Amino acid sequence: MDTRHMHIFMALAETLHFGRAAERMSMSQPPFSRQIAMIERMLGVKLFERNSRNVALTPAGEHFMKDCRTVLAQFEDACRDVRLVASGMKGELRFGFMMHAAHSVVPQLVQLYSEARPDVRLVLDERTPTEIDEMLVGGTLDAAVTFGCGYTPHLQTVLLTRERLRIIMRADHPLAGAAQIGPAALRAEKIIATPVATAPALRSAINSYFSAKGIVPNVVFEPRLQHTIIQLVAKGLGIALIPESLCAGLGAGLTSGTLTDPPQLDVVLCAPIVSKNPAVSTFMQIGKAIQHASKSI
Amino acid sequence: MDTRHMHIFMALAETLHFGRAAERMSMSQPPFSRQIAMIERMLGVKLFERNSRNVALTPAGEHFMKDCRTVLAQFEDACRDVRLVASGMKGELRFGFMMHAAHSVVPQLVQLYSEARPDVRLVLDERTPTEIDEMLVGGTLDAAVTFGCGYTPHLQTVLLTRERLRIIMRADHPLAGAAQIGPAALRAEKIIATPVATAPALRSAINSYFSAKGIVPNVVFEPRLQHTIIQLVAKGLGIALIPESLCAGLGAGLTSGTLTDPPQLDVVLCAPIVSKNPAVSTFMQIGKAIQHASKSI
DNA sequence: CCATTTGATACCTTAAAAGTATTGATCATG
DNA sequence: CATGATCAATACTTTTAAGGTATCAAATGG
Repeated sequence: MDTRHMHIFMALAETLHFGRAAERMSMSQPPFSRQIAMIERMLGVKLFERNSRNVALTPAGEHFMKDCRTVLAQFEDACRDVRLVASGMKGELRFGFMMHAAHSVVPQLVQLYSEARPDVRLVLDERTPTEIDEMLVGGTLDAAVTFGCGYTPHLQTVLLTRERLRIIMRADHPLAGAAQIGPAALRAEKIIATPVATAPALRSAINSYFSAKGIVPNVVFEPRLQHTIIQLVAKGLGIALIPESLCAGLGAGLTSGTLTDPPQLDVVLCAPIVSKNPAVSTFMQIGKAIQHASKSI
Repeated sequence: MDTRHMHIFMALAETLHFGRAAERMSMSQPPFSRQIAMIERMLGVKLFERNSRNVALTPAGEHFMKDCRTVLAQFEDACRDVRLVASGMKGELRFGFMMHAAHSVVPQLVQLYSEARPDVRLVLDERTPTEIDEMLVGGTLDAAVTFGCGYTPHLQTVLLTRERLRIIMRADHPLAGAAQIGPAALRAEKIIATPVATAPALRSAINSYFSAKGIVPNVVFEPRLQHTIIQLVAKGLGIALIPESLCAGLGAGLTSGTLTDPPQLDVVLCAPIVSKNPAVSTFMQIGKAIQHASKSI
């Protein structure tokens, strides 16, 4: 028994006429008649009551007709869907990003991609930059937004935006309201910074900002998440350099300031150069479209 | 593309080894290899990455594997279900009955049948005896409980029970509390009776009861439903002869009495002698079991 | 009663599936 | 590094199943 037999059965079930059903199946009536007999033999069930002038479905035939419709439709869907998946039009894409990137380019990227590929399920996974690197290499992420960090031999990257760091402090801090703040002004401050292990590029940018003026920052706390850094600053436990995109939504009692010659970090979209996931190429193209849009402003 | 191809694909998807997959399909490896190539060509999709030593599913192949599992399972279910329907183990049975029969044999019949055939959906349809006769003949009911009514050429019947008629009246009626009531005592009473068109057997039994003593009953109302008859009696608009099974649940203010030599009616289960619905035969067998059980008491 | 239509059967032809032999690629072992 | 074993793909041949034609028997309408 096979779907071809179901098609044959359906042709007769819908026409109740051997000759017309055979025509519908592009075959002559005698082999069609034999096929019907064979289907009934294979199932061990009488599907049609018939004589030389009348054909009618049995109750079992009526029931089988409903099931066949469903099975044949699902069969066609399976064949169509595998083609859609192969072409990247359908499937799943595991997308990682730094938490704070959700405040900048990630929503736009997600929106544009979801509109372009409504049948691809985006699996959103907030991760630290270090985790992102590991998961991209390990094949547990298909693409990700992270800080650009130099040489990436088997990853393709698209520069989405560049992001400056700003200094944040409590609103009652002596430096609050200063027009520009340089490293020298921060010499004596307690600094709260993300650890190297969590975000090497970010921490490296902070370190470089100070060391360029021969200053060693007094880092007193190194929590993993930017969110935690902001909370500790709110408690008056120090000040911090954080990505600009996080500064738009600071709570009451907090303020941010402009750094002199602020460090800048590349925010890039990464994916393996060779990906097994057909959905990734369109995702990267949309990243490139965002890149081009930001360049032309 | 056919389910046979899906089976071939699944064999390789599950083993990731051409030789073992070919064995599983009871064929040699070269034609198996050709079949896989043909499936990929038919779909226009690469399902496996492979060389002479390794076989792996592509993402499209992974997706197709899930869909194939579903389609093949549904295909088998369809073939199994048509056999179950053909054998009466599954399907639908349209069952009609007189409203008041829900107070007597119908619940038992429904319970026993549902236990015996849990996958057959009983469609319960309350109908008057005349409607039942028409629908059984017209093929819109598969079986029914009604009054026995003599010669039924193309119906098979099973006697389920015999039911006496009782007289009902308001509790403040002069005849309330009488030990036995004969036709003569009812000569002057306003009688409320079911019409011939609705229940010929019932009305004939009522007419016969009076005419056996040469009395013409004074029928003042002829509503179709027993429920309505009971309500009119409650309003004091007359008295009525109704089936005994309806008397157990009379409302406050109503009472029933025993008739002298009360008329009795057969309550039968009917179905066409030749039914296209395979589920009917078991239903009739359960009717016979109820018949035998009531005879042995 | 006869002609026409229709489903089933008998016989034959064609197409597709499967088998065998072999080749080329890959990997493990010495 | 060479060799042998294993494995997927290809070439050629055989077998099997599907389909076509001719015909028959049954049913129906005129």
